[in-house]
Amino acid sequence: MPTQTNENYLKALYYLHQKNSAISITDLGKEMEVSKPTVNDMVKKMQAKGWVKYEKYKPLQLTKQGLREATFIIRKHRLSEMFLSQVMGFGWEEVHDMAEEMEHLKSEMFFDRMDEILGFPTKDPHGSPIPDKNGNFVKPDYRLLSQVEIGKKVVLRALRESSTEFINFLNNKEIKLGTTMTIKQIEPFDKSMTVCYTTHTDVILSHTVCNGLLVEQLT
Amino acid sequence: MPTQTNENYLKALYYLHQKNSAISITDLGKEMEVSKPTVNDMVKKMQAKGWVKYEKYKPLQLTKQGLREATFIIRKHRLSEMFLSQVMGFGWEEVHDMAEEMEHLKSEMFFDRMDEILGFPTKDPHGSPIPDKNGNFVKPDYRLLSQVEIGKKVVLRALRESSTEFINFLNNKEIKLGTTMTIKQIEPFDKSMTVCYTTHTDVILSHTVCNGLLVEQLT
DNA sequence: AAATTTTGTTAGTCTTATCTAACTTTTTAA
DNA sequence: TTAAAAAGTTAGATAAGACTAACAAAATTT
Ligand SMILES: [Mn+2]
Ligand SMILES: [Mn+2]
Ligand SMILES: [Mn+2]
Ligand SMILES: [Mn+2]
Repeated sequence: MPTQTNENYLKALYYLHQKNSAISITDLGKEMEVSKPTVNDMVKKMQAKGWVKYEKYKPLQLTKQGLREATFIIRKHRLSEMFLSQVMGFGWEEVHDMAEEMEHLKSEMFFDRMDEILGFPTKDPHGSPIPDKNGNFVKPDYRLLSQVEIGKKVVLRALRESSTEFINFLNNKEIKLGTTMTIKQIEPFDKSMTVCYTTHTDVILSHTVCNGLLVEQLT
Repeated sequence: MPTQTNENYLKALYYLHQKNSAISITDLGKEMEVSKPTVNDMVKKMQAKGWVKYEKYKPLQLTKQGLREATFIIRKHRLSEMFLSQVMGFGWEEVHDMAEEMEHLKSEMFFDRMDEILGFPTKDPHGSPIPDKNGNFVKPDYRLLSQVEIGKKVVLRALRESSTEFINFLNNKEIKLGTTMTIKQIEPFDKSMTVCYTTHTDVILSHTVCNGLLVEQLT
């Protein structure tokens, strides 16, 4: 049984693992907001528990077991977000922080009941896939809006970040999942994009914002 | 801010405080299932935080502040139980253990939304009062079934214990909140009671069971 | 190929929450 | 009113999770 802290490290490892194949102590320390010696200590303990592979000076790796544990925490997180938004009526900008706490609840029954009530959803309110009871899920490969060329048409499918601040920004701009956008222009200097969608014409989105939007390309 | 452990001590103090006016280190140790030195240490820390009054060799007391904190944890526990049973469809025998975890979630919004969805309930699934957002609630004074005399008629209003085991026993006997019972006989030897209710005649309930049932006396 | 910078490790400390063993104070019973 | 039992306290230890300071190894630059 991972402790609550262990669970947060596992989740962090999982996310780092998605990007960089090789995870450094420094990376994990930044993600967890702890010092390098703290990470160093922790990975030794987590190796002892079979979740991490650690060799002095070598990059960290999640073991199969560790990946499995991480997947179940992510399931609990995303089911919670979905329940909070669909059943309890919270906005997609409010649910992440609450789910961050709820994901550590131990009761399997609780999450399975949520799953059932929601009709076994496969996506959370931010478009991320929800692993099923066996830990399986499909990871659709959307691309970042920031990587799409001028003139293309895309649909927003998921967010890469679900902080309240980021989503409030999207709410203000009336951007939601499913919104179809056309890229009108890309400013070479700062990589900001001018896009059109629904009733909005020529909205400028910074590179930072475009980097947080996962889209499906239509043309 | 109390830690999760602090919260459990506060709750334990609250329950002991309801019975015995004077709470001993030993009592609290038993309730929390920790050793006396552990309690001794902890009460010093909790005094420093203003929740407990502690003087060497004297009985423990919850301060006004400590009582307030305890009340809010109990609010979260009971709202959770109510939500689990009314919205998520769990049985009254299943909810206590899940609520034991949920009561430590920090998000006020989450519990306030539950409260709203439930229509601001004043009783939990076991008949215990739910403190409102300001910590106020009325504690009706029911009596223990074990203290009622022969021939009297009573209605079950609340449970003094909400373990799955105890409630499964009640479920088997088809005893629920609102059940009206008549006391036919009391065995002097072991204080067991013979009671009649609904379609059941001459059901024998042990003193232990009668001690867990809070009733309103009708005659 | 050095020199420098970045990354990782060790050693030592802290806090919270727990324990056991030993001792002291208070309470209860003879 | 003393002896025994119960309750409470102190001292010392441990484990988890964190820190800083100091040092070592690896990677990058000159
Ligand atoms: Mn989230
Ligand atoms: Mn999400
Ligand atoms: Mn309960
Ligand atoms: Mn209850």
